[in-house]
Amino acid sequence: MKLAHPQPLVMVDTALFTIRDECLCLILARRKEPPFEGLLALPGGFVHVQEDTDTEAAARRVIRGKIGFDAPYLEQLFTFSGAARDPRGWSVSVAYYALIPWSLLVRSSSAEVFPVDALPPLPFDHGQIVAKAVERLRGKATYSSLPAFLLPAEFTMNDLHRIYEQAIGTRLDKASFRHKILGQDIIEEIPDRFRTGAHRPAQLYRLSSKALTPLERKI
Amino acid sequence: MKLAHPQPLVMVDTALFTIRDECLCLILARRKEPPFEGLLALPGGFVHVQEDTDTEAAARRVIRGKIGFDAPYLEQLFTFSGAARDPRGWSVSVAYYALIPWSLLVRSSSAEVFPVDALPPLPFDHGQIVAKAVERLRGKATYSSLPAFLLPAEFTMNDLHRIYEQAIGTRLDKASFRHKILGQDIIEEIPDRFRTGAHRPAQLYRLSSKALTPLERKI
DNA sequence: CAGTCTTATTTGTTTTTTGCAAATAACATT
DNA sequence: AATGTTATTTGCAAAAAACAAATAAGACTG
Repeated sequence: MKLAHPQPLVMVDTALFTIRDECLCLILARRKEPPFEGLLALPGGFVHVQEDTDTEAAARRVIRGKIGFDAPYLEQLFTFSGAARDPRGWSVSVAYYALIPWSLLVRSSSAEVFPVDALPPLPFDHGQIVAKAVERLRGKATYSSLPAFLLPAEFTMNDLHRIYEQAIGTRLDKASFRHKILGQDIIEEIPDRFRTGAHRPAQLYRLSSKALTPLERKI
Repeated sequence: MKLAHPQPLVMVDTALFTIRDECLCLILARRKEPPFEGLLALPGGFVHVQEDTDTEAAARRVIRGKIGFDAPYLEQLFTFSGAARDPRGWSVSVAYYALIPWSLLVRSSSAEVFPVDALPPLPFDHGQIVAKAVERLRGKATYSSLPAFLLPAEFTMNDLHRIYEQAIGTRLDKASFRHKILGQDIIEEIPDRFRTGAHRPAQLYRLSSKALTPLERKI
């Protein structure tokens, strides 16, 4: 088929979040080819139309290439485009963000992890992509169970509380938080499982099947 | 530059909302060329890399071509992609949605307007795009001033109340709604301007500069 | 092994928000 | 002036959230 218009380049870029040492972090990749060879950047690559069923599949391929497994949570973020963002030409980058528990990453060797508030300068428009991803994460944290995907499969109420405060960036009342979360069925007790220590044992919870229902709210 | 990979087609599609006769509607365009020539579909087209600075500019161009002016509210919705969605080949469609007061459209001749719950069957994956756009609109209505963009520049509290109920699809208490909205500074009284009729005159309001701040809420 | 420390979880109490119903306001029309 | 119609306010009951503090349950220490 003859095309009426020259087509842009199409790629995907991914913002891979994790929480390490109480701190929201991103996984960056060192670029192996020009442009910006040798610099740290968001993991990404061109869409392979032979291989990828859609751009989300391309993002999954990129993520597997980087960390060796699929991210527990993956969502399309935004599509960035224009002539200026990539020196190779007019391009479209479909950006995704993913949440990955740190516990899954410790064994993964090649990952270079940086706190989101201490990132090196990023090439292309990756700074913008990161800004938008952080904004989305914070936004969704206030009305969904999203931050729970940054935790390992089993966690205590306090883990969850901390990670919400982390993600949102404000203090949340313990009692209210507990009440709200438990009222929404997004997590469930794991029967007879507790985390022990030099203190009262803490009930362990896991995400329930309703985990991705947005939290109820009214206008 | 030599490309390692064949590139997908890149287009934009737009879901143009308006409210006519108390009913949420979409503007559709009759396709002038294959594929699906003659059918009603979302207004859209290929990105023109010479002409468009980015995909949003392409969307604006498409919208201007359809209604003759820029939409008061335009937002990127989602990017749809894959080999199957368009018979011409592996394609990427960056979808946008826009809100347009009906009062601006009455003079615009060519627009064909259909209630969202009585649309004709749509080609490509436009059904999916519409579903996602409606979902986004309803979602944002519950925590932002978005629905106000479906109203003309001056409106009464009751207009706003009705359009929120319309957009969200549920009943909202008058007094609470009024209180909530006024507490958030998203609209402001127009001094000494009232809509009169066979009843007590109604204060006219307009969107304030803070209009797009999301409504406050807690977790 | 009693006392102490630490974190988990629950309980009150106060304050704020919401839901609901009804009263009151202000104008046009008859 | 009486009536109809929509706008706006008020009052109160119910629910939710914020705040502060008590109680629980283990580990650790001397």
